[in-house]
Amino acid sequence: MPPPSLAVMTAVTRETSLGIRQVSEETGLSIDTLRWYEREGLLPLVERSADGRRRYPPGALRFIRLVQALRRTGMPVADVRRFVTLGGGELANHPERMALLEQQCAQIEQRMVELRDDLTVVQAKIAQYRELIARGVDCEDELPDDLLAQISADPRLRGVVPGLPA
Amino acid sequence: MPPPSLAVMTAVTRETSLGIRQVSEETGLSIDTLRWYEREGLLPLVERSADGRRRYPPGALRFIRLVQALRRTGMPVADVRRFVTLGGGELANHPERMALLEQQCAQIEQRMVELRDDLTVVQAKIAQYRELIARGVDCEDELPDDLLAQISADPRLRGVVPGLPA
DNA sequence: GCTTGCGCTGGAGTCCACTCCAGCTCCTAG
DNA sequence: CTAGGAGCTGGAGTGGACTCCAGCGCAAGC
Repeated sequence: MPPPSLAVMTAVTRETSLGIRQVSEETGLSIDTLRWYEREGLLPLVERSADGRRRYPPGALRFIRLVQALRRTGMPVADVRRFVTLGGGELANHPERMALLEQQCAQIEQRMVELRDDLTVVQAKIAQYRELIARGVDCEDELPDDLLAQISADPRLRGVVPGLPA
Repeated sequence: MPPPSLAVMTAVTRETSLGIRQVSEETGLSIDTLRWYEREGLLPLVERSADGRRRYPPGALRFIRLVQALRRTGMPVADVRRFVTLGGGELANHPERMALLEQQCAQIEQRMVELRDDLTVVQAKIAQYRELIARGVDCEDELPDDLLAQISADPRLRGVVPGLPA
């Protein structure tokens, strides 16, 4: 049996498949980036319409979103490619693909912890500014209390740091 | 009164201040990066020992950690510089510095949401592989159910997709 | 039939954030 | 006194991920 004509395929997918512009708007990836991803082997399943333009069926769109999730969460392009080229739906590859994703999950969770910690650091600094402003104090307190104590305890250093109690 | 001699300063800070190597190990930033940050105006308060080597007092170290938090959470180097050059402990600048940090906090929170969403996407895909493996199924299910239904409903497309019920 | 707009291709260019290097100085150990 | 090691400087180089561009084709509207 010959494959169904392109015309038939088109008839079926026209309504659901998207042009590159629409995908770009839908995903936030630039048109250039979509084309570049494809060249780089990150999007293997892009169809073409009769006149050679890209058509993205919904499956492709969802795949793009997965790729996007991987990229946004810091997976390097090379690793995404690895994941993608492992594709083709062969059962034998499923474990490795899964392993890659699980690894990425671990990365993400680690990243989330780091992010939380960094957020705490920034918030602490904000609190400090709030305090300084409230007290109308100019100086940064980059000097820790213990060093300040040390300095004021040392008569040779009297006057090094302004604003210390004599 | 003349400023206290460098020797005296050194005597006080020797024990608490760190060399560049130690700071590198402490923070995970490479030695080159530390120097580069300094050149780029991200670390304005680096002291030098008598022979011209960098000495990082604890205040500097904590400042570096703040810079690191900002960088890791995605603040561009240029913005960190802006934040830093606003420094010097002048009261007038505190509001703007605070504003920058608050903006960054917002970014971080947004990023955390995005990260959670992306994690969900990846986890969903993992679940799907688990399912496919469990069922011993080869194919990706890149085709959504509705499209599958549409295809199997269309007699012209019988046979396009393998494994569909006739 | 011509212009306008969208898309295509291959290749070059850009941006950011480091990273590496040559050639120097200083200090310490043997 | 010399050999090795750590740091210093200014500048060049790198890697990753896009981003831009010239030159072309097709299709629709005037």
